[in-house]
Amino acid sequence: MSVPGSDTVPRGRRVPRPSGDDRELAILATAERLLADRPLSAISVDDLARGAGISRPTFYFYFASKDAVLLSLLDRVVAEADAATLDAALLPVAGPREGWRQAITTYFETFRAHRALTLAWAEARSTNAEVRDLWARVFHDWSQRCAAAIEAERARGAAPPGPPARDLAVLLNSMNERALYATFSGDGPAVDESTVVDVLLEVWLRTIYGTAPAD
Amino acid sequence: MSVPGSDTVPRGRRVPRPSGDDRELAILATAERLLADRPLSAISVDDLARGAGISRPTFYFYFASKDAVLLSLLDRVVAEADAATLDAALLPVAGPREGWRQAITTYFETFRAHRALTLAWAEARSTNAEVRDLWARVFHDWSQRCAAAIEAERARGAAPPGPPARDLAVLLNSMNERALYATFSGDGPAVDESTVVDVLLEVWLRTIYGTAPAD
DNA sequence: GAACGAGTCAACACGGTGTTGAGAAACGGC
DNA sequence: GCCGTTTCTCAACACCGTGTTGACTCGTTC
Repeated sequence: MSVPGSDTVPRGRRVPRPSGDDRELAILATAERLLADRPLSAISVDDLARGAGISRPTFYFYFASKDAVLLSLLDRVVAEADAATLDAALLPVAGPREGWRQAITTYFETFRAHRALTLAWAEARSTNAEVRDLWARVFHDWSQRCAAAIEAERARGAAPPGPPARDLAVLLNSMNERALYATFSGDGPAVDESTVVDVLLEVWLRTIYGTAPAD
Repeated sequence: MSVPGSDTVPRGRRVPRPSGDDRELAILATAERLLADRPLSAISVDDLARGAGISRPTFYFYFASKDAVLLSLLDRVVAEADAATLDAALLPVAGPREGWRQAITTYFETFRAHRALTLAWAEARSTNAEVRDLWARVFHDWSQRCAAAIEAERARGAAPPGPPARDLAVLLNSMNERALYATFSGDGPAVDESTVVDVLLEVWLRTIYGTAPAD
C-alpha cells in the first residue's frame, strides 16, 4: 500500500527467487495476452493462473492481486514513456510545428504500442488507487515538461502571453489522453487514428502560438 | 440488453405501479446519497436495498441491477443537459467570447450540479456497455452542435479555415470532459475549479478563431 | 540424513450477485 | 363479505470470484 512515488521496488510479492522467475514472467505474459481480447474486469485471477500453468493460490505467491500484475506491466510502459522525453531545446531548432509534432507523436506511439494495456489502465484507474497514483505521476511529469516548453517559447518571443502555461499544459494533455483513449477503444465519437495526431497538433499550435479574437 | 438508442422507456423494471413508486424513488435517492461519499464500486445492491428499507430480492423487483439505477439517474441529467442546448445563432449576436463562454459554462454547471453522479458515470462507463452507449450519444450530440457552430463561424468569415470542424469539436469536447472530470475528482493534476472555465474558453477561442504559425 | 526454506495446491471462509418459490397485502367484481 | 387477480415482499438458495490456511513436496545445505 501507499508510498506511490517509490520506484525500483519490484511489484511482485516478496523476493522473487530465481527459480520462480519463469512463473512470474508467465503470469505477466498471460495477462498481456488475455488483455488483448477482453477487458480487465472480464479476466479472473483463475484465468491468469491457469494461463501460466499454476493454481490460483500459487498465483498469490507471486502477486498480491490482479491489479498488482497490471501495475507491474505498467511500470515498464512508464519507463519507456519517461525515456521518450520532450526536449524543449529542440523547439527553436526544428521549429514549433516539427518540435511539437515529435512530442505528440511519441506520446501517441508509446501508448499505441500497448493499446490493450492502455485501455486496461484506464479501466483500473477508476477502482484502484495505486493505478490512479501512478497515472497522476506520469501525467504530472509530462505536463510539467510541456509547461516548461511553453514558457520557454514565450520567453524567446515565439509564443504570445496567455493563461498560465501550466494550465494550458494540463488541458492540452487532458485532451490528448481522452482523445487517444477514444481513438484506441473505438467506442464513442473519436478522430480517426490516421489523422488524430495532425488535428491534435493543430490544436496545440493554435493554443500555444495563436491568440483569441478581440471580440 | 441493447437497443441503446431507444428513449422514453422507463429504466425501472416492468410497469412501475403507483403504490411501489415510493420505493423506486427511495432507491434512487439512496443511490445518489451513497454516491456522494463513496464510489459506485464500493456500494452493493444490499446497501441500496437497506437504504431504501427493503430486502435485496425486493430491490430486483424494481431494478435489474445496480447499473440500472445509475442509468435511471443519468437519464435525468441527460435530459437536463439536452435542454441546455448550444445556440449557434447566438454567436454572431453576443460575440464569440460570450457565446462560447455560455456554452462551456452550461456544460460545466450541469455536471458540477451532479458531481457525484458524474464521477460514478465515468467509473461505470468502463464496465457497462449501456452507460458507455448513453455517454456516446450525449457526446455525439454535443459535438455535432459544436461542429455546426464552428462551420457557421467559418461560413460567415469570423473563423479561419482549418481541420474538419467535426474533428475539432470532438477534440475540444474530449478536453472538456477529461478536464472537468479531473477538476471534480481531485485526483491527478487539474486546473482549479475557479479558473477552469476561463482557461478552457481560451483554448476553444484560440483553436477556433486563431491560426498556427507558418513556421 | 536432518533441518530448512521455496514452491505448490486442496480445501476453506467470505462476500457479492441474481433467482426461486412461497406467501402477504391491496383491490376490484359480484 | 368472499374470491380471484395482481402487486409486492423476502427467506433460502445457487453461483462465482477473491483471498487465506495448512499440509505437503522437493531441492539445498551442513
